[in-house]
Amino acid sequence: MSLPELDDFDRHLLTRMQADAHCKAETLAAEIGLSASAVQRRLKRLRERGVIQAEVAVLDPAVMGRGLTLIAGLTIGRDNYAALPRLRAWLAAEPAVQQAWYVTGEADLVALVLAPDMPAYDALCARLMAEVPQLSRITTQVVIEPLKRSLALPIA
Amino acid sequence: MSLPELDDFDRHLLTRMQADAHCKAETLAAEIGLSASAVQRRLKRLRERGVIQAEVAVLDPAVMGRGLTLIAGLTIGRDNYAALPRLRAWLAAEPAVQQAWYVTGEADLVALVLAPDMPAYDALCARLMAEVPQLSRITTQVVIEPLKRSLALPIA
DNA sequence: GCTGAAAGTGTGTTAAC
DNA sequence: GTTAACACACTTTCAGC
Repeated sequence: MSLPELDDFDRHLLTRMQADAHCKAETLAAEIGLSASAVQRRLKRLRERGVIQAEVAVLDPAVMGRGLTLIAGLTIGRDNYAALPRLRAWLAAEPAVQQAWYVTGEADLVALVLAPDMPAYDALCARLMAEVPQLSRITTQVVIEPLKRSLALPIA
Repeated sequence: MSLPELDDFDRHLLTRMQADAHCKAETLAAEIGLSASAVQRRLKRLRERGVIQAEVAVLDPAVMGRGLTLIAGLTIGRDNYAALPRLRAWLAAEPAVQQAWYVTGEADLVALVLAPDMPAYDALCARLMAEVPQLSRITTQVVIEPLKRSLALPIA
């Protein structure tokens, strides 16, 4: 994949689109000093090039009954490292796992889990431990309060 | 805030909108078996009620020069707990911090950081330690590979 | 209440410049 | 990149369920 060059207009557009992808091209155009047509053409190009990977709706977790957030560190025993693909697949398939990272550090994998409440999280862990027995440890950090929730990237 | 009741149509819409908020109402209508008008009306209501909090563009981190992801556990000494608001404000204001959670567990706060490379992350940590001296420890997990990246919630 | 269809409005798209 | 003509999507209205 070639790295597309972005000018200041693109950067302004991307900054704005990361905050609100629903707004009209005319609004964006007025803000960055461009015509609406130019804005749409640029947006189309950014989408086609894959700079804009998707536009998604962000929902209120409380309304959806997922008021509890947990950060789980997953550790596989040294002897069971072959089970890693299996664990990754499990995380990928589980809807309650919103995000997951394969890391180096204290744990092997870190997962961001959204649950209705603690019993539900307990049940999830039990299921995980049962279905991936090679998993040796789950260390959980309970989120008291989410401070920042976004997928936005800093724009240089 | 009253919890809005959602029917099956709403749930289908939300599921679809979490994956792609750019698609046309007519497309959604055909998929869930409703007229385009009804879909638009429902979407408007879901936005007004705050069920849909935002629609945002998701960018490619590689293209934006943020290929490195890190998970930082931040610990404040027992004596310096009054510095917590200051630390929270710092994280909120720092663009490289994409997500942050106030947690109970090994650390006091967990931050998801996006950096161009390790030197940049080092510089960020140095700046943080300098500007919030009450911070006693930063434990970093380096992300080898992101497995899942989304803000989508499971729809019951 | 909510839906579906048609009319009306505004936006996204395309072509010429 | 801008402007203008065009096509299409969204909005509103209204009748009906």
